[in-house]
Amino acid sequence: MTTKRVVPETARRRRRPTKQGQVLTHRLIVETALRMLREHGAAGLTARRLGLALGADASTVYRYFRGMDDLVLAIADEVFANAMADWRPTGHWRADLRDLGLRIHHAYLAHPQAALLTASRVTGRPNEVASDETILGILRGAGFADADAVRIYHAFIDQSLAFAILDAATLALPAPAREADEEVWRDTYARLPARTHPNIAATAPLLVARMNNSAYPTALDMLLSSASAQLTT
Amino acid sequence: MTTKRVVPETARRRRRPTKQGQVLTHRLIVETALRMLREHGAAGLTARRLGLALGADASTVYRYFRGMDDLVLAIADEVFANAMADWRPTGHWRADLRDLGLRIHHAYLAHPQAALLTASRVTGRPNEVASDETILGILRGAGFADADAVRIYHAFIDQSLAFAILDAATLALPAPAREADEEVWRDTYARLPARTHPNIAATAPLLVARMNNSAYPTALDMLLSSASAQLTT
DNA sequence: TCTTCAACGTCAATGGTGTTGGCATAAGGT
DNA sequence: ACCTTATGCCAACACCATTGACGTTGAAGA
Repeated sequence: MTTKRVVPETARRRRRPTKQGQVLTHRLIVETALRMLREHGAAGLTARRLGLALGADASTVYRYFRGMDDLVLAIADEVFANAMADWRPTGHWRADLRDLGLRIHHAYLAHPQAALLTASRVTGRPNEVASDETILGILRGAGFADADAVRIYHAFIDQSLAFAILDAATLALPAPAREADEEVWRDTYARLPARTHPNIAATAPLLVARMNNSAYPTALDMLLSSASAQLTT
Repeated sequence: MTTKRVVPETARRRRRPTKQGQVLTHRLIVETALRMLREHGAAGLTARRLGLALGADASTVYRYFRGMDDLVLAIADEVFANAMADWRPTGHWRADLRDLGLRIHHAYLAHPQAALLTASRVTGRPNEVASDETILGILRGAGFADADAVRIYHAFIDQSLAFAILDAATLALPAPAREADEEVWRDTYARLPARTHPNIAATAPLLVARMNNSAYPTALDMLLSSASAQLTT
């Protein structure tokens, strides 16, 4: 297992222009790749074509990313970071979680191909993805402790799905009305395990499978109680 | 556009054994492919490896299927057909739809990789798939007219998702309580457009997008009223 | 039983893919 | 001015899906 040398993303770099005069950066590559993804679809994004679009060689991409999988993850992170750029947590955890969920939801709604790519290409499984770094970084930057950040992250993925399904029309679900609900929510967060987080693009059946497999014993209750609050007011 | 010659699936075929003595059939190939998919994941299913597993050459697969995409669709159909093998409609459309939805749900729950493959590989988009033939065939066999079959199919895809989300714990959602609900359902079926059906493995955000884009004006209402019936009884 | 002929398994080749190691050169630091 | 490192480029490799030619084989017609 040789650790491969990759161009670091330092501030002071020895920038050398490509043959066509481009100066490559991580950002530029990711943005170009994202554009290709949007314009030509998932199958249109290949190392060779990306190099061509950058005015460089295909192998040059490998100076910046360890492989196409790394690049795809970077794309997902880019999408994510853009969605979070202007996020300012209010300190009210419930409102903050809801805001986060909606942002994720919108980000992947704008770039479904990125989500699909991540799911199928990188892991080969539909319910895993690997960009914890970016997300946890954001949460830490917002002042959350590490352990809390992980649990919060898991929680708001679920919230995002719940909102997406139950609150499609207005994307504005009112907060749970009763104090008892808040109790349930807190309890739920406390139980969430610290394992590889699910992809937000997971299929609905898989979400159900996870719920059924006892990892999230109260997730469904949470979902249904939210619906209840929505419907009875 | 040359029409490619492919081995037909006739009863009387000139069966010739492969080098290792295997006699190839469509079924055998699909079943082998499905097993490879389960055991080695989506990336492990290639034409070469499939040929090897069959004791034949990679190109032999192309005698039976027009390409890997065709094969993947055949796999999806196989999964689907298995799920539907013992389906006997009762004639009560509401109960039948619910049954169908659950069967689809379970089929793709058992083989998420097949769904993912179909979505990413064949169409490059997450919300399309192309195995209408099999599904419509089943519905026709159950006595539905063509136009009805298409609408019913679209409808029960949505139903399957709705059940999957709202009815995860018991997989047994009671029928809507009031007559008014039934009216809404009937109306919904009547409005469903006859276009390429959505993949059941569509991501939740994409489902929402479809709902928001006015193609399904009453789908959300349908969903929520079901939840309401569930919660108030 | 013999001939014929299409079915169909196999071989070889093509162009595309991700990926890597070596080489040359430009950019900094000293 | 030198020297080291970063980093773009070239050539090559293994694997992929796909195709066309080739030859064998089994079944049908006589």
